[in-house]
Amino acid sequence: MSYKNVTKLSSVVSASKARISDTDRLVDELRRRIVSNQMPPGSRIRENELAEEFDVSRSRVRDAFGILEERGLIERIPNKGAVVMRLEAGSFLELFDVREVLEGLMVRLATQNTEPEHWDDLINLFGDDLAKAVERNDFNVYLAAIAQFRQSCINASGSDTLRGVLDDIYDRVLSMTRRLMLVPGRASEGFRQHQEILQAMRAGNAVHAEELKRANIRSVRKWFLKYNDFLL
Amino acid sequence: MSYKNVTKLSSVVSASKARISDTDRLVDELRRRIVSNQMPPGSRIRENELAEEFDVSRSRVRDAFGILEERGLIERIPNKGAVVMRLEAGSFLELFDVREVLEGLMVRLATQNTEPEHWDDLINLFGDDLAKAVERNDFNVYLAAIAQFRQSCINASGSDTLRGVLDDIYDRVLSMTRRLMLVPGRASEGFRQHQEILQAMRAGNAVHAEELKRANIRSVRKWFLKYNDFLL
DNA sequence: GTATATTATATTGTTGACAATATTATTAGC
DNA sequence: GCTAATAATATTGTCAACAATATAATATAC
Repeated sequence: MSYKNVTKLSSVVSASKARISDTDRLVDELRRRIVSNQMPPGSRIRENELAEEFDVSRSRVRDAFGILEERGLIERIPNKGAVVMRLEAGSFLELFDVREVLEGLMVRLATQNTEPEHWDDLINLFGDDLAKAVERNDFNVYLAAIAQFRQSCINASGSDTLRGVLDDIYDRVLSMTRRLMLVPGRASEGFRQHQEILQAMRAGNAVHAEELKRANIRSVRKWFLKYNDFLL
Repeated sequence: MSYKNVTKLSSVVSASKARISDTDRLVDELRRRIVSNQMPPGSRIRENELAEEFDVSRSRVRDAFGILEERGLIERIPNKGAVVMRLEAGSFLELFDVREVLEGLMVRLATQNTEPEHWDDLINLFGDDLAKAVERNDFNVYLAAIAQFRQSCINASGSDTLRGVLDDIYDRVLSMTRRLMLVPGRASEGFRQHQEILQAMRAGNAVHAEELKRANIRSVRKWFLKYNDFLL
């Protein structure tokens, strides 16, 4: 659970001192390697190697492992070691159900808690330039835009509790999103859906925006089911 | 995130050896003290004291603290120490929104994935005896029944992902439930609502059961708003 | 040559000692 | 007596050595 982030932020603000610990650095970097598939599922990760690479003591690595385990990114088997968590089709499908209700809620709260004009920036971001980027399969640009959308919505929702549970599943969602991006036609459909959602948010129609976001997740789920042989 | 539980379980099963580590014992006991208000929010908790009390090294206590921090039960301020996380009215309200969609999903999936007869035991549990217990304010019995309901639903949903996010917020939900139990009239209303939900589940009407469960949470929210001066 | 037992190596688990930091108590100055 | 500086104590943070366990390599029996 990532209340830690919130906590950290507030304590940093109050102390006016952005000290990042070795453990946090490790967690971030390992997280990055895992979700980018640089460390694919099942990879064995050794404490000593990482301690040497990052020039920290093994204790720091173990602390980082504890956090990654709690977040479900790695699996630790006592006295044997740590491996990157394996994701099966089943857990992907489960994830869609949870995402559907949570991201729907996110969009609804975000719409309710802001003035319509608040979304003009995002509507602009999801404009012609991004459409062209999607056309030429520039996935990184599109991924960044989606991340922006998500971040803005969570912030606007004003719910740290929701942020916490969404952060919890974020890494798994990201790895799935990256894969699905490759499926022909999925990216452009997702782009259009986000445009529609933003229109509903701009119109202040929270309930409709929620339903569109839920439909969006259900649509991703359908694509996943169709292509899961290639995706797993 | 409590995928750890799932992981532990499977590895235990495969190894046929239920070895509980010192760290796990510590986490469970501290969790219990926190949710039972034996360690109220804001309490300072010292590593040395606990290490001595449980006769373990300070490292084990620190590991436990790391897990509790990740779960949002305690807050650690660098070089200062750990305190039990404070809950304000705002975060309680946020929790209701998240609970509404997640527990609704839980009930829907549980209904979809089981035969109607599966719920006969629970319907029986939520019968006249429990009604009388609620009448005479026997809260522990009612709490146990609710926990049973929750557990059965999560199991029936078949989603470890859902289990994970629900476990994540469980401790905070429990502390709220315990407090609301004291509000006159709330317990008996909650009891009736659970009966209705179970009827819908018995009838195999997943969508209706979901809506009833969501209405149930909204109802709890209303009671909380009315009495929050006494509850916080 | 294969399978089993034994040894050697590598890896994780745990601890106590020490360092860094914060909190409390004491003193000095006015 | 009150405040500020200093010392003493308590608490958390970090590390490196050691123990326990698992894996790999070697030797032995048949």
